[in-house]
Amino acid sequence: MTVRQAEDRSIPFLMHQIVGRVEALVNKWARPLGLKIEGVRVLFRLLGGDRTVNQLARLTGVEISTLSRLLGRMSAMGLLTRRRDAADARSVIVSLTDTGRKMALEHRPVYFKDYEEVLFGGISDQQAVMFRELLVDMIANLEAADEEAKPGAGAPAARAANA
Amino acid sequence: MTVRQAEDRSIPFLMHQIVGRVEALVNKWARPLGLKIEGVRVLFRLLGGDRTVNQLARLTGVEISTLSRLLGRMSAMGLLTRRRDAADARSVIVSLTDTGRKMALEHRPVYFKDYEEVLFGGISDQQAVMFRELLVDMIANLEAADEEAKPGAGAPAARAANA
DNA sequence: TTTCAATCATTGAAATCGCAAATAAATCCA
DNA sequence: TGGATTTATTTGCGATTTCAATGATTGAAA
Repeated sequence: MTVRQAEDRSIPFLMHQIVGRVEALVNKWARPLGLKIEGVRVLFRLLGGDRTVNQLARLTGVEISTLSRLLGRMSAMGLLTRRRDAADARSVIVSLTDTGRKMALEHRPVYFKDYEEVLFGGISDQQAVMFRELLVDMIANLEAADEEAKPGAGAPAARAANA
Repeated sequence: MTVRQAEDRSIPFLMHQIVGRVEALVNKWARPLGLKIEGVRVLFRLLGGDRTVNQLARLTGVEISTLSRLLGRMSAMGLLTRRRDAADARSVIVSLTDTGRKMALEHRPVYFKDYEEVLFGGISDQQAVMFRELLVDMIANLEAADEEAKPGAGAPAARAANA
C-alpha cells in the first residue's frame, strides 16, 4: 500500500503533503460557509485591517486576477466591501463587513490554533519553536534567492551565509 | 510595506508561503517543458515505477478527475502510456515512456537537490536533519487525526501523546 | 449465480483559473 | 508642461478544474 522512495523525503514534497492535507481539512469546514481555502485566507487577513487588492494578493499568495474575481464573489456574499482609495485612486481598499468579521472571529481558533496542535502533537515545545524559526529562515532564503535571480536589481546584500 | 501580525507566524501560513514560492520556481523551469507543477510531480513519481491512476492521485495530491485529464495530455505529449491492469480491469496502469523517463532523470537534481540547498542555506546539517524528521512526524500526526475523524474506523491506537 | 454495494477511471457541464490585454491613475523627467 | 513609464486593478478568453454522473469491474452476500 504505502510506497517509499527517495522522493518521499524531499523537503518540498514533505511540505506539500502537509500543506495539502491541512488545506483539505480547511476546505472541509469552510465549505458550509461557501468558502474555499483562498477565501478563508482573505477573510483572516482582513482581520488585521483593511488591505488593497495588491496587498491581499501578496499576503495570501492568490493570483491577482483570480483574487479580483474572488473578491467580487465574497463581496456578493456580503463578507467584504471594496472602495477606491481616496489617496491613490489606482488602488482599491478591501474591508470586512460586520458579517465577514463575525465569521472570521468565530472560526479563527480553528485555523490558527487547532491545526498547529495537531501538527505539533508529540513534539516538544523547544522543537516547535525551532521549527517555526527554521520556516522563517527558509522564507528569507527564498526571498534572497529571488533577489539574486533578478537581473538589474541592486547588490544581493545580506544573504544568510552558508555556515 | 511589510505587514506583521500574529497570522504571519502560524505554521500553516508559513509552510504555505514556502511551498507556494518553491512551486512558483518549479513552474518557471517546467514551463518550457510544457508542464506545470502537477505534471512534474507525476513525472517524478513514475520514476519509482508504474502506478495506477489512483496511486498517482494519492502520491501527488492531484484530484483524480483532474489527474485523469492531465494524464491524457501527458500521454499525448509522449511522456507516458496508459493500459488496463490485467489483474484488475478496473485499474489503469501508468508508465513512463523513454522520452518521459529521460526528461525526468535530466531534471531530477533541480527538483530534489537544488531547492533543498536554497531552503537550507545558513542552516546547520544537524538542524536540517531534525527539520526533516519533524515533517515526517507531522504527516504521521495528520494521518492519525484523519483516522480519528473517521466514524466507524478501528481504535485510534497510538496517536502520539501531546508531551 | 444473481444481486448489491464498493471501487476505479473517465467524461459532461459549469465554474474557475491564469495569462495577456485593456483601462486608468500616478510618477518620472527632459 | 507633456509624453513616456510605472503601478493597480479589472476583464476577455482559452485552458483547466471541479462536482456529479456514468460505465465498467470486482467482491461479497444471499
